[in-house]
Amino acid sequence: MSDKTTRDRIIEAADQLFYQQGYEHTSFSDIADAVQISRGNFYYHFKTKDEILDAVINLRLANTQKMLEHWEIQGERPADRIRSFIHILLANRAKIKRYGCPVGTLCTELAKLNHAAQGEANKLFTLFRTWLRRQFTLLGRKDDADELAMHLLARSQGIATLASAFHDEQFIRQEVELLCDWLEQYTEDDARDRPDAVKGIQRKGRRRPKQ
Amino acid sequence: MSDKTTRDRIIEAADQLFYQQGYEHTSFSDIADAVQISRGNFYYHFKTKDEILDAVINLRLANTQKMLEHWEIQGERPADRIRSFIHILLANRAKIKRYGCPVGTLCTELAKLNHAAQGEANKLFTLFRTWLRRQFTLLGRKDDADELAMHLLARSQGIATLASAFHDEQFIRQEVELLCDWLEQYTEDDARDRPDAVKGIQRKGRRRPKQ
DNA sequence: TCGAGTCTAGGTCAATCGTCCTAATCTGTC
DNA sequence: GACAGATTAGGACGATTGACCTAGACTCGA
Repeated sequence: MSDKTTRDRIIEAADQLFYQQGYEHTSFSDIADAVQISRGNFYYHFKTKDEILDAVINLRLANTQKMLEHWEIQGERPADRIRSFIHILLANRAKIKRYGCPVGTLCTELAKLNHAAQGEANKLFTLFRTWLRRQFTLLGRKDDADELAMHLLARSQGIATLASAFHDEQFIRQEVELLCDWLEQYTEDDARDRPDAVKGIQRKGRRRPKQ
Repeated sequence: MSDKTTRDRIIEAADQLFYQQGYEHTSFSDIADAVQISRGNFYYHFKTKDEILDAVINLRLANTQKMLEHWEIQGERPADRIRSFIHILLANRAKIKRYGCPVGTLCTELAKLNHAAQGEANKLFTLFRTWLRRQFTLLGRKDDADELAMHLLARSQGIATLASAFHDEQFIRQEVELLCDWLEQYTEDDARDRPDAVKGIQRKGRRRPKQ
């Protein structure tokens, strides 16, 4: 931990603080205090606040990329990979309850500030969108892969927003289950090459409900 | 317009600015400039910034309450009322694209600031939640009325967040259609006393998909 | 040992923030 | 017209912000 460069420690502290308090509400002093360096030292590493924001976004982009690639290696079946995405909500439920989704809340804030880094922050969404689209394409949903990706993204965002507003972790669990049910209907085509798949009759009727 | 009291004009200007720029990013000067009064005059009407926020939230609560009551009078069938709710997304799509959902973004911001008015702002969500729950109960979904209400709220929030991030109005239309489809499956019980209802066979299968 | 480059500490700067005060002006009543 | 209360204008306050500067300390190869 302490062998990291000061610059990296600043970025990580800023990352946490931006998530927990918001970008605008986090001052130079806040970050400096967290890293336990002087405000002056700060300026040596970052000339402006925007520069820190860029660095934080780039860090998040890199980490997200890494996570998605990891899922692509680990889970060979697209449905499992999408399930991994859905399960972030569960894994991070405690933080989501307190601070919402790191991606959504940042993009929302920067949109209100009309900040120059809006585009960069939105790349985080695009990263997920593109990745999910690819998974749905692999599931044989070439034509509506992007719609499905956006739908899933939106559902996740809404869950995070409400879980945070109502401080309700149970709601996350409840909605994650619904999302997994929703996903099931698109995995049946995929199940052909998976003999151990449970193909219950009860699911037959609600396959592709118009979507 | 000009016969309104200065206080009301302040509240309305603050309401708009808080929505467009966010609460913290809106200063006394911003509001004073918008209303075209001096900053000093401002203090005569509101002692602190928190007081303005409270007033704005109360205004929104009152307006929302009025809207919901109006829907309850106008549309006698619960399904139509819920459809009215869903259609806010369409009616306000231009503003949502630019600024997101007024309720969601405010609650998210106040949560990050750990602001005292968090609870008050969340009442806006509770207002919708309770109202939707009542409508679903009237639809005969007594047992899961709250789950359905929360699910619909979450979907709406997610749509607003992504439409704003991607500056995509078409996405709103697309998802609203999905929401209406989703709603259909719960309106069939209700359709018994409505002979003109279209009860297609194709919808039979996907009725109550586990939810 | 030296010195160039890297890093850090602490202070200064103008601008802006929310807050507050006072004097002037408006409005309606007697 | 005189007076009281409501309303307004404009400035001033202490604090904090992001930005910036400079002097000193560290590091490491020559």
